[in-house]
Amino acid sequence: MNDIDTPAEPRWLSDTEQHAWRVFLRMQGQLITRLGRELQADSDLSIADYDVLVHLTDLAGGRRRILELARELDWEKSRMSHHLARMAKRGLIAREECPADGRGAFIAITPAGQAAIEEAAPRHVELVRRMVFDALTPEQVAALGTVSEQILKQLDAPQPSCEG
Amino acid sequence: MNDIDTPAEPRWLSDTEQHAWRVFLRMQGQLITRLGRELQADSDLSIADYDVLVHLTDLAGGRRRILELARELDWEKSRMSHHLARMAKRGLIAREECPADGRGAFIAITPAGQAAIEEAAPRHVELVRRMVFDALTPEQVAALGTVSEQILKQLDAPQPSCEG
DNA sequence: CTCTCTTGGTTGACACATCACCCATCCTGC
DNA sequence: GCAGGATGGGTGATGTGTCAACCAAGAGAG
Repeated sequence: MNDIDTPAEPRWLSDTEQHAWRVFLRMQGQLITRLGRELQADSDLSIADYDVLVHLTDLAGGRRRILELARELDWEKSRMSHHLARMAKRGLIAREECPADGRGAFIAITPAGQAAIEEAAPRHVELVRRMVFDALTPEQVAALGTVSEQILKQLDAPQPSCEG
Repeated sequence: MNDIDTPAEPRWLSDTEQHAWRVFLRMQGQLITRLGRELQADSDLSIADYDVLVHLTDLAGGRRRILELARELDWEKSRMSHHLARMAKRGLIAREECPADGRGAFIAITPAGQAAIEEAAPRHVELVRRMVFDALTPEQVAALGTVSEQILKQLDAPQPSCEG
């Protein structure tokens, strides 16, 4: 394919890097899994549900165009479409027509969705605190934020596919 | 359910914590998605496939009991079972009977699996380096490792369900 | 030797994510 | 006013992960 990308001697990770990487992967997987499981058990919501509902309530209007929602949450439109269909079937959100654009649709949170998120949020936040922030010093919290921002910035940067 | 867990005044996150948390979630989601996509496109492997194959090659014997593999990778046994079935169908691994335990089975990497992982690894590592480590200073790498370890340790610790 | 408990592993139903493709509706040039 | 692309959004197949339930084989206790 594009073997210009893979030099004969790849830049392998140092021991430190490899260790950091493996422990990061393990932590991230475990953490998301556990958070999702507890959220599901406590409040019958998935993390994806939670993210959508929180985002909708953060908006003053409580309604948003679908693709705009997708962009704001960094989701693919297809994922958003499938997920909103499931959420609508459960009564957490509702679709509304968009008078200005015949193709478009608004998504609005329903009273049931509102109730669900209000009930879920305190427990979820408490859980995040116990699982994550109780384990970290303020410096480590800051470092986590910085590192995450750096990586995100790197991801947004265009990939140099062949730098001389 | 268990409202002893949710005091009337939950300990909400501070602005700093909330920011760190949101950016971490976003980073982690984007990163895994992107890594998975590129690995799939380059080498026709999912991250899960990759993890299993790397783990098997790390072992001198190249074979492992199923649940042991699951424990070492922190997977649920059901997930492991489903995933191994799919990998076996693609010829990446093979099941072998266990003479010592009639119920059990060994999983062994096949030559095809070996070839797949050897071809995938350099590109994948290069990608991880570009997406993650190129963006971080050595101190930040260390911090990432430490933070991840702290959180993992917290996750392994028994959850205090009602501390007075 | 049987009765029960545990362990190793599978299965089926369902939720979720991605890819590739489709359809309808704007918008623009002419 | 209409051809053709861009945009908003849905669909279906497939792979992936979870839960709950199941089954078969070992391990002890009587």
